[in-house]
Amino acid sequence: MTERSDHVDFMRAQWARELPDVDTGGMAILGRARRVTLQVRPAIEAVFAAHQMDAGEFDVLATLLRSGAPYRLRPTELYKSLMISSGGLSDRLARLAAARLVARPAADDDARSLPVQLTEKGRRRIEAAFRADMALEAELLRPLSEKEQRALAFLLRKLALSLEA
Amino acid sequence: MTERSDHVDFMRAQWARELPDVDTGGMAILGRARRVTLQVRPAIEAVFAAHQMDAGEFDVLATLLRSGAPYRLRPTELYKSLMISSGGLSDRLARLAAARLVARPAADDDARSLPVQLTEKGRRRIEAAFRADMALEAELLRPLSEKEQRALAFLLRKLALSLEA
DNA sequence: TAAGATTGAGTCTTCAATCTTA
DNA sequence: TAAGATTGAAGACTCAATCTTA
Repeated sequence: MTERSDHVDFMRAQWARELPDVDTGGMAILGRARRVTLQVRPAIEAVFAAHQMDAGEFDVLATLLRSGAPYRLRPTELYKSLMISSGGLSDRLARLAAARLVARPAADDDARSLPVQLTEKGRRRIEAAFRADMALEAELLRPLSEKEQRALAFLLRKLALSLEA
Repeated sequence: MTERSDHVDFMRAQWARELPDVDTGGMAILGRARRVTLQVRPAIEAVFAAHQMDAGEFDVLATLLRSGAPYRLRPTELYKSLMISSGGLSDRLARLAAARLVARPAADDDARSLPVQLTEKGRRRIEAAFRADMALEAELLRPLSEKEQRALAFLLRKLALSLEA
């Protein structure tokens, strides 16, 4: 028995009235995924801000940290993984380097690229931010049971796999 | 039997190696929701572009269309529904008005706000764009069975409801 | 020639200040 | 005084052009 309606239910009801012949099933999944993403964003960004960084900087630093020691990647690896443009990454790196969270040591092999490496300051800061982020996300999901969380993760994973193909 | 790994599996494996004590379960859901949203974005924006609009303009026009005749809302109703700033909306409205897709008739009651109303040109264009968008989204979800789609929509809905509370 | 990365122009956004009407 | 909306400044992104090295 599910009495309440979420915002997507509301939108779909409006569309059903206005354009009854259109199948809005895509919105029930992709629209909700986007909506959920936007909803949790402010709380997550508040965590980042508490650790003196924004979401874009977090993504760069987190990618470096999870790559493991020596926490060093090339710009191309970074922007492809982050799904942003190479130009956008250059700006982020300039900001992070100015804050001494990353360094740009000389490359040993390919002189076209300056590697990006986490500084010790950067490593400490991103680890703290990541722990806080994961704690928050787990908290946000608490209304779902363990079983529901597993099922949701499984289905999203299947969808993600089909899109990556 | 699920052999392949998606990008989130890959990231979680890296985190498990680097920070084994951190529970990354939140990423399995919220990270994937964000990832899926980003993945489908380019294809959806291509549909919008084919209808001479960008995503921000689509959202405004679609909100007006689903509100039903006379397809008129106040700016405050629009930016709250769209989850953007009031300033951001003002710019979008200026662009849409310049393209004659919306009009700004005088308000009958509250003179502080100029209502936003879909023109006939705007109504035709957003209807076509919306139909194409829904067709694309349904297509993107085809790899999931009917049953899986229902289950995924149900769980996302439950999550959305808990976040809206 | 191609690949890696940066720069600069243009676009869209948020934030804060402001103006107008309730 | 408060609410609704717009404006202008600042920030971050994409795209295209450019520069350097492979």
